[in-house]
Amino acid sequence: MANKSIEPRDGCIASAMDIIGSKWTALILRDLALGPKRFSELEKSISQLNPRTLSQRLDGLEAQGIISKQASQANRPKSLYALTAKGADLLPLLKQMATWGNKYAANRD
Amino acid sequence: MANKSIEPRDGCIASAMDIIGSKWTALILRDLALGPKRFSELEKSISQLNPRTLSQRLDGLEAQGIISKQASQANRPKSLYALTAKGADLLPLLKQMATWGNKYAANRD
DNA sequence: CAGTATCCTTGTTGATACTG
DNA sequence: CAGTATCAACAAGGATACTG
Repeated sequence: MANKSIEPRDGCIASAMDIIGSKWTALILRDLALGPKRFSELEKSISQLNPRTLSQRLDGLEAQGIISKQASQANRPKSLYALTAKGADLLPLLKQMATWGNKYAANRD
Repeated sequence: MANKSIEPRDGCIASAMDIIGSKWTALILRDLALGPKRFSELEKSISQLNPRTLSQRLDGLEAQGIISKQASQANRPKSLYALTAKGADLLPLLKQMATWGNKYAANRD
C-alpha cells in the first residue's frame, strides 16, 4: 500500500515516542547531551524529579540502550550515565523540540 | 549564566513535550499532516485510540492552537480538523522522530 | 457521524525512611 | 553518594455504552 505518511513505515514515530514520551526523559537526555552525569547531578538539575522516578527512568533508558551506566565502587560510590550512539542520535530530535519551543513557548521570566 | 544546553532557554523542550508528549498526539498530528481529517477518520486510522481520548486530545490541541476545528451541521454532522501554522511547524519534529524510529525501531512484520 | 458519560485500571508522583 | 522500599494520592488513559 502506498504510504504517503511522513513516517516511512508504521510505528516509527510511536517507537520514538516510546523512548522520549515518558515524563522527564527528554530532560534527562538534554542533560546527558552535555556529557556524562552522575545520579545526583541529574537529581539536582531536574529539581522536580524525585530519586525514585529518576531511578526508574534511568533503568528504562539503559534497558532500551539509550544510555549506558558505569558504576565504580572505588572508595566512594560513583555512577556515571552517558548517552550511547543510539541515544546520541536522539539529540537532533531534542534540538528540534527546543527550536519549536523557543518559537512558540510562553516566556516565563 | 551561560547556557550550554541544547535548548536556548529553559522550558523549550518541556513546552514541546507538553504538546506532543501526551499519548497519541504525535500520531494524530501525523495523520493531519496529510490534510484535514474528520473525527471518524482519525478514529479509524489510530485503531487503539478510543473516542474519549481522541476527543480529549483534539480539544487540547485546539486549545493550544495546534489544530483548528471546523464543524458544520448541514444535514449530517461533520467536523474537520486541520493543522494551524503553529501545528505545521511541529512536522519537522515528527519527521525527525520517524527518521530515528526507522533506524532503530524493531521491525514488526 | 461526532462526540459524552461512566467506571475502572494503570502510571506517576510525593514523602519519608532506609541500605551498601 | 546512589540508590531501594513502602504507602498513599492522583491524573491519564482504556473499555464500553449511550446520545443529538
